[in-house]
Amino acid sequence: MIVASVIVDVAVMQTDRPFDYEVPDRWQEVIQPGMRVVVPFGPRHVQGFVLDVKEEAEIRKLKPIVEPMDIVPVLNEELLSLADWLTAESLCFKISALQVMLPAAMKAKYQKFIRKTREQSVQPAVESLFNNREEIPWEEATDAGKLSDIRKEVKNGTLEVIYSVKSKGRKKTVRMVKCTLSENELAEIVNIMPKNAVKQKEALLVFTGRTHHWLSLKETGISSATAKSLIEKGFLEEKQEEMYRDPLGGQHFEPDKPLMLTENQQKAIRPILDNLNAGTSGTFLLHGVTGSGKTEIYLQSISRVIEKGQEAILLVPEISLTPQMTERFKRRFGNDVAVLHSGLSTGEKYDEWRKISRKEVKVVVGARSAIFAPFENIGLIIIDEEHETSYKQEENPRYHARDVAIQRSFHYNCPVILGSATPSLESYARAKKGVYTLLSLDQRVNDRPLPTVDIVDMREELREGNRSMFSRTLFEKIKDRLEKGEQTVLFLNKRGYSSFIMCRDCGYVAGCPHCDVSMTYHRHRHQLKCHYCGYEEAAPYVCPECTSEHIRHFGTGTQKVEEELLKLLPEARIIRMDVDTTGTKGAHEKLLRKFGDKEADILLGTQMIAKGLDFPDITLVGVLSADTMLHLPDFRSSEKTFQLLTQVSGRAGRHTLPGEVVVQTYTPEHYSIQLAAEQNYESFYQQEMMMRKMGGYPPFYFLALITISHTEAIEAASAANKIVTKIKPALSSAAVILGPVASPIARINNRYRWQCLIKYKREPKLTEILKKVLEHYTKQGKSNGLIVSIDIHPYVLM
DNA sequence: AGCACGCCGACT
DNA sequence: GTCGGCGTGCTC
Repeated sequence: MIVASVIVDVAVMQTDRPFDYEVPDRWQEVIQPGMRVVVPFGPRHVQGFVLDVKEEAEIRKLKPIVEPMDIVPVLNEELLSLADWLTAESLCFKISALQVMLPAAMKAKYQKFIRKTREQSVQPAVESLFNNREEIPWEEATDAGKLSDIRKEVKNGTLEVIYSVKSKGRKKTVRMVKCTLSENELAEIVNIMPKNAVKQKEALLVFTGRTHHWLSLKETGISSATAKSLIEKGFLEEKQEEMYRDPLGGQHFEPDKPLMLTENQQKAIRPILDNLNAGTSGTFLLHGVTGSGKTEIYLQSISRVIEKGQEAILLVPEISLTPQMTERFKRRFGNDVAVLHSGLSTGEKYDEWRKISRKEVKVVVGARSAIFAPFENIGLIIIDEEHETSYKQEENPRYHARDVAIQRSFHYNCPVILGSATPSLESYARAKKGVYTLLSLDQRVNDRPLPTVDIVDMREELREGNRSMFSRTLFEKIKDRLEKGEQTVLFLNKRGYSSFIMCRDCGYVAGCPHCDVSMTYHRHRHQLKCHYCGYEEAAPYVCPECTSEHIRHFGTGTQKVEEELLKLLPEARIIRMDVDTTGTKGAHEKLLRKFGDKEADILLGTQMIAKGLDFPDITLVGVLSADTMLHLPDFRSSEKTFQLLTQVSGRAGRHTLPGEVVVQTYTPEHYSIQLAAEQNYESFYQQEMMMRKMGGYPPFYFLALITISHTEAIEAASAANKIVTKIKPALSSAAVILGPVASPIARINNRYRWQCLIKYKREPKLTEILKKVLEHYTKQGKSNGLIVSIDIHPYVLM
């Protein structure tokens, strides 16, 4: 017997192993590892992934596979073994590892129906539900309170429950029609048709001179009713043809030519090309200051890869996947590029994925999950802005795209390029140790000078009576740019500055009733929303604690900055970019285009404007408060501040006009601010490495974070204690366990959260130990409402 | 996760 | 006596 071993789509510990199924004779030539199948699982049907096809089963009684969901495997052998690696590395369920590799459109959609087995009588009460339909949704019956009646009928065999499994996404199709008649027949039939069949005659005449040609129904202009009757008469034939959705709206891209590389760029690209020619794996860290032409190096390296007949993946942070970037790749590589990012609809992502899978493209440009692009001959993987934290997925499987990239490069013996102006300490340290090859681009293309940076001490401003959010220096410079017709970018570090509601009399802050966080104020709807659990409520007009009316929204949101700016400079044309103004599809691009067309003087925004902005007339960048994230309880806060300031400063003076940057801060002496102003990465690295060494943080130690949550605080705390006592003796003496302590966010969604942080250098047995912990606490009966989650190499410690 | 099976309180 | 509550255990 042919047997398939299948991972089923049930993400719990108990089912996190393969189940064997019989492969029915009719599928024996079809079913292969890497395919999705529908299998019976208990009383229902679920989606599953075939891992293996074999001759013998582990157990005797096997159920047969219901049907395959794919014609060809959706995961190749390499991706299947990558899923093994991912499962082991991130301690996730196998099914999660498999699913993360595919577009959301390929996740299963489950529906439950009830159907009458024969025309036999069912109780009138049930009969009435059907209302002449063949089958009705399960929910419809249970909502009507007929559950017990239905159970009875099912037992009698007069009703059956149908479990349907479908893919979520659909291929887009067009209706094609063809005239089956010869030219002569067509003319004849038009003649003998009844006079009143005007539409049908018209329709047939469309095919004059092109019978037996497939035409899209839409093109012919024939209505679907007309088509239907002509098909019934046998004059037309129809079919559905698959087509791709076009996220770029038919845009045409003018092809461009590779640019001449500077001496600096040539020196940097040489080792990469050598490596490509040799066909060996290896990781390069391309450290290039902003504006040093990293992208051109990417483009030319990829060109080489395509020449070799291989494929390339370029990852960019979600936020910088701007039309500008896409355009550059489309112009260089034309239709050989697939683009994958969150701006696409589920269907569009599905289409891009299929283009990749069918090898219709050579290059993928995409955000984090594009690292799983189903290529089979990868020649190069590039991660741009490698320091970006968005490359780490914060839900299961908790993977870092950088690690996946390197893992895949081992399989394909291809190089990986990590590019950044401000590399993560981890990567830079590895480059210094020789684990990665360091390539430096320390000059801007055309030797444009870096912008001058002014650090303004906001405490000083306050002391001198300036209570506005603009320092005098910044304000003067903005005014100056307005007069000269040059552009300004104002950057607000929104994290730590979310607008919340506070009572000025008693200090009450509106918090989420289910989580220990303050809620964010949304002005347009006068609503408060919790970003952790999604809870929403109307914002109060009086303080619920002291009934004072002096309750208002606090913190400097972009809206507030805009208001104040308009008060001070009424003539300024401002574009505000934040979650509120970029919510709709394409809004992001539209606003940027507007700014690029000089329809505004000032661009005001959050993180999202820190990257990729490249307009010639930006000569001033203002950072309204540089240190908001500096005081977060996060060992990476200095690094993030340095990166952000460097990044933002890079927006100014990229072309002929020189740029200026004003950085406002309450802690001007902080090294991350000072050194960002000097654009001195090397010194920052040295200084920050010292801090990390003292604190015992990466890159000197690895981290693993265990979070334990329960609806009762005591339960969470005691379980956390137990876990620590269990783990401690199993680790070497070099490992450090911090905690257990209550999480910085002590409660989310009414669950109390405790955590412990493990710092370690070399613990070969760690994942095994942690897996045991997970297994222990997910065993039913033992878990008793406890949820344990483990994040290896965490980025968010809350 | 679902779902069935099974064993105890309030109803026709 | 039965309906239905949710504890326990299984799914090839």
